[in-house]
Amino acid sequence: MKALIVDDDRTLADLLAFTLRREGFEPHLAFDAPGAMKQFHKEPVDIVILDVNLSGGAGMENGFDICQAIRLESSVPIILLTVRDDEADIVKGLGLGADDYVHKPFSPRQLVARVNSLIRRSSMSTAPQEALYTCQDIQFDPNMREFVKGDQPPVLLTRLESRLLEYFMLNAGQVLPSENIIDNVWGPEGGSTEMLRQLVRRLRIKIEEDPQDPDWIKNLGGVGYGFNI
Amino acid sequence: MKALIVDDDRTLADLLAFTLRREGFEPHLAFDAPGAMKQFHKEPVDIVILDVNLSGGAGMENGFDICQAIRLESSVPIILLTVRDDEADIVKGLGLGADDYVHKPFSPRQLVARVNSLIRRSSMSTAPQEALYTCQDIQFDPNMREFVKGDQPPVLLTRLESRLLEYFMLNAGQVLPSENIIDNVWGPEGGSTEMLRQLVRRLRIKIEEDPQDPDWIKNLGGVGYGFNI
DNA sequence: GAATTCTGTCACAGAAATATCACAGGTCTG
DNA sequence: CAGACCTGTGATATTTCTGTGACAGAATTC
Repeated sequence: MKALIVDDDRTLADLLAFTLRREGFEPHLAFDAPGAMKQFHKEPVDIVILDVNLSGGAGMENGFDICQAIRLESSVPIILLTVRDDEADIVKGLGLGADDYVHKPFSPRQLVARVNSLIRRSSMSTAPQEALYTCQDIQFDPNMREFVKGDQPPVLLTRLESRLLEYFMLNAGQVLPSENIIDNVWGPEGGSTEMLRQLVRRLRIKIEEDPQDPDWIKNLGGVGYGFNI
Repeated sequence: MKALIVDDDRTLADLLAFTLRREGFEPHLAFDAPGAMKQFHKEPVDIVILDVNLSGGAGMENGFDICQAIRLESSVPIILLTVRDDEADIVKGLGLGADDYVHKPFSPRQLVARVNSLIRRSSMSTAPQEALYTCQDIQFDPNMREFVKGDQPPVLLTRLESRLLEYFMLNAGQVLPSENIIDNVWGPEGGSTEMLRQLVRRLRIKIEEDPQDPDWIKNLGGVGYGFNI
């Protein structure tokens, strides 16, 4: 998996490269718009991580230009990095073809979760029959409903457990309101918070090292659950 | 859930319709390319099941044309039906925007599984996250309900604290009458000045350097509170 | 048809969040 | 100066949320 990192802050770029390399990616770096496009043309990548606040070059909005340029040539997923909380920025970025955005400062863990999630999504449309979710050292095959952690023997999940985990992994690193989860597991009609609690409990028992102190499925009081936060 | 079935083999189309109807779908049938596009325009569907080997009409490759035409107009998931196991066919179909394919003969059960899987996927992708509030050296993520000051470790806020802070940061630099704040935190019905006082107190403890002499949340005698004044 | 697995429901306990009460000090006003 | 009012503070009830265990019917498998 090749990742193109575009950021004029070399420290941050290096940190990103380090993090992604540890996750098995092959990071390519660029520090300005020309460099980014050059790298991009040299070799196809699987994902682009783009800082919108590139200071060098033609202008403040350089990042958006790169986003647009890349999108015109390819459908590779693009993640924007931004410090600004300006709604307009986000809307603009998504309008120009970005697929997701992450605010600085971010935890490397969260970024990796987003990256994996996006790659999965983009690769699903081209290779539908072998959807396989991977996150750190766990792996999940929704077709077989088989969950594997590290080198431990695979665990079979039930139908509902599988749907819940798939939804979690597809939206890793985010807080998911209970209603959304319920809608996606049971559909808009069925389901209740009580059923969700029980399902989460059963899933935790199967995938967590210590269900009492879960690593993967965290609860956010009054809102819902989050995976890998 | 509406499904558009496009197949010139009426027996097979009926079987598909029967199967899907039993699964709770509302099947719409078309037997050739013009009929398919007409149906498609008449009413939006949730999934398209498309036989690539339509014999009638302009040519052998009719199915692909429909696939392309639909994909140009909509992102509705498309499943291709094919008897050929020719790799090239599959690649072509996926290249034209199909999301999955099933070989004939297939078990109705398998098809339904694929259909459900695709619908699930297409409806699962959650909209990317929302706002992040920044002010000087503090940052607040209302989604995670995480408050960060400088490089200190993040502080988790409760539901109400989060709503209050969000309202404050949204209206930073202004004097906010107590009634307005209460309306925004508890809604027009609930809430009282006493509850607001307590909430302000708890929030101050979490975000102020010195809660006794607050920097951020100031009180304006007899009126209400102001953030960052 | 029997056995097993899966799923929904209930009951309960501990924790967290929130509401309520009581009081002290300050400010303003008559 | 006395009293009303406002604000901050501490302590304490009450509610809500979450995890847990147990159990019965449904679904599935054998």
